[in-house]
Amino acid sequence: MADVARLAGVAISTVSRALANPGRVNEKTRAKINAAAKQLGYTPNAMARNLRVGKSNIIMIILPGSLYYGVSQIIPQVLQSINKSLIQGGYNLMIANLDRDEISERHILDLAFGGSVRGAIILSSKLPEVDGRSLANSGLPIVSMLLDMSDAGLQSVITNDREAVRDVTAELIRLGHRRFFYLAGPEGNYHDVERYGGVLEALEAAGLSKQAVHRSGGRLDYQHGFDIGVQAADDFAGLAEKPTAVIATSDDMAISFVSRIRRAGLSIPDDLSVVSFDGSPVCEFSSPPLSTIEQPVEEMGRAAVELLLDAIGQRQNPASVRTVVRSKLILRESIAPPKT
Amino acid sequence: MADVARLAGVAISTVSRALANPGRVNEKTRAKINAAAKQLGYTPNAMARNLRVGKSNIIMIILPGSLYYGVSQIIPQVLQSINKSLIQGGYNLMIANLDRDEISERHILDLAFGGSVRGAIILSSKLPEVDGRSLANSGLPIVSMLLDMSDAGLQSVITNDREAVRDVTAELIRLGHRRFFYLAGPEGNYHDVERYGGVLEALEAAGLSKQAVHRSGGRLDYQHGFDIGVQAADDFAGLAEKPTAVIATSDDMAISFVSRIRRAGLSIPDDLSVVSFDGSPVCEFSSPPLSTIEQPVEEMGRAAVELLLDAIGQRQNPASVRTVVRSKLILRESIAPPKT
DNA sequence: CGATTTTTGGCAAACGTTTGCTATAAGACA
DNA sequence: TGTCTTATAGCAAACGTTTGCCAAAAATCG
Repeated sequence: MADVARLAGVAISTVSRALANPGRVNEKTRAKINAAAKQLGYTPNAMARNLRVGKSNIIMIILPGSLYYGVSQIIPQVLQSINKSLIQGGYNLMIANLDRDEISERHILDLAFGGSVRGAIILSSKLPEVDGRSLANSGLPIVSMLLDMSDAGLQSVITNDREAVRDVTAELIRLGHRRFFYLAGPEGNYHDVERYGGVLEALEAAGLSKQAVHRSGGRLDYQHGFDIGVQAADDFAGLAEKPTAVIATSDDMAISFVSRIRRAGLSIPDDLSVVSFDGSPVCEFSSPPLSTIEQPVEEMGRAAVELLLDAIGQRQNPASVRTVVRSKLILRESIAPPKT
Repeated sequence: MADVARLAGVAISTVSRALANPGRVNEKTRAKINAAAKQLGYTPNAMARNLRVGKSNIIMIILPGSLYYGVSQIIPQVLQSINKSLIQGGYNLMIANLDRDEISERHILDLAFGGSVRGAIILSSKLPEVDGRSLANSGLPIVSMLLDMSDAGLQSVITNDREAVRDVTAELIRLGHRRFFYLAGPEGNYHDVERYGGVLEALEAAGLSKQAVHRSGGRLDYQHGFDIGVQAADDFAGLAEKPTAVIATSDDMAISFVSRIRRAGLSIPDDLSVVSFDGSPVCEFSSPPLSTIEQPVEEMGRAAVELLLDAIGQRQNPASVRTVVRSKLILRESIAPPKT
């Protein structure tokens, strides 16, 4: 920086002000300084800067290991959307894995408490906590995405899972379906609770009993999405009274389920209607093309970043701590009225 | 840190040595210091540390925007594998997007030259370069993954694309196939060149003419994998002499191609054998289950990190600058001898 | 117990910025 | 020409560590 100052014939403090602050320096000298910097190939040292101003420009995204595969269809989109928004705001994106081990938790906490990051977007229901340090009281702005953690006081950007599933179930009922097969995610998982709840609400609204839905799966996490579908197909085969409609809680499990069911000789949608969740592009090319509830991932990513940057900017937005982005039902050939 | 020192009853320099260096301090006092740190909830400031020692502990991964979707099946695995290896080595992973605009290039260069990152793993054939600054001469250790950039002097971790495609083509020839349909990636793309080359080599080895393969696609990048398959299906429909075997260069395009082809009334593998590339799990559940060449993503990620850390550690490894990880052909029902 | 080795204390400089302060210089204006 | 405004210079402290140095203390050993 001193070299740049010398070359531009200005003081070092002026260089600093020219490069960092917007208004403090005359446009002409700023141009001179930029030219000198370019000529010398000078790039300000980000770490020194961050140290001095006491804040980092890195945002970390906390992904539970199990998310990688299970929702593998949407993770790349999430990352791309978030990163794009962040860069526009001058921030960088760091990846933090949250597995079930203490090491990864400690690692995340080190990042948070070590001043490395400025904020976090979390896609896990579990906040890292070990040795008395907890992400919750790290002082970092945090926003949760996909999962509703407003109970824990976190801003949350979510979809209307429950409502969407309720609506699609209602639609199936309208088509004449009376017996359902629900492909569950991990027991207790937020999404699973919401989605199953949506099914039950629709049943109740139609005056149907809870017995109308058979719940399958729930022993594996989303990481094993395909396995869930395979096991569920076995489960289905063993049922005396066959359901006529299937509600799956991820595309992965729907795809493997359908594959196995068709191999067993059943036809979709003639024998069985299927609707799934996530909206991955591959659904369009399944056979038959799968109806699915599309998660508006990009929009959620943008919203999450916006909330986070607001929180960082201290522009307190005491408004709703829960941002709901509407998901979108995509109807394809996998749904039809039941054979009578 | 001063507080910790006071509480532990030691000097501040001792605390520093205890927390950072491995051997320099007695095990007993180290324990005392750790206890004090925990009690106070103290975490060393990473930025100050990095500034002082003049090196960051952040590795950036450079993903071209187009990779996100096209190879969406494998990106999450790449990230997970790399991140896992990095964390074990005490490093963090930062995401850098490389799009076709100058902004993203500048951003990456700022990271590289601003001392923010310690090394880079790049999955793009294009090295960011603007205003005379180039990633190539940033002094950063870089390793390329998926793409062979050893010509540009970069360590490269790649698969044996060409060989794998050659082998599978030879297998198709052995089964009796004589006319092929090749689903291309972007024209000039490294992978496409390699894979197409593999096809041609196999043809030549069998004494077949280049005319035996019809090349389709190549106008879109991998980002539009599904679209490629759709267009190729139209292309296929217009052919007078139908090929009997299809070689696709990504799972996405294979899946959409198969979907459209079957809709047109053709049966796989009776009318048409199909083999694709990537090895995404969904292939097993396509109808019919797709043969595919599996990219050993995790292994490549590990290898890339290992090379990078070696380079950082200055342990010059002047050995082969190209690391080839063998891909794996997974045979499923989508392949059969042609109907005669 | 003396000699030797190991460990720690204390000090201070350094990493590359930002930023508040005062003082000076340069323009603008009347 | 004098006054007011704006822009810059120059200085120095600060951010929170690490690390080399030397001396002091403690532990180990014969």
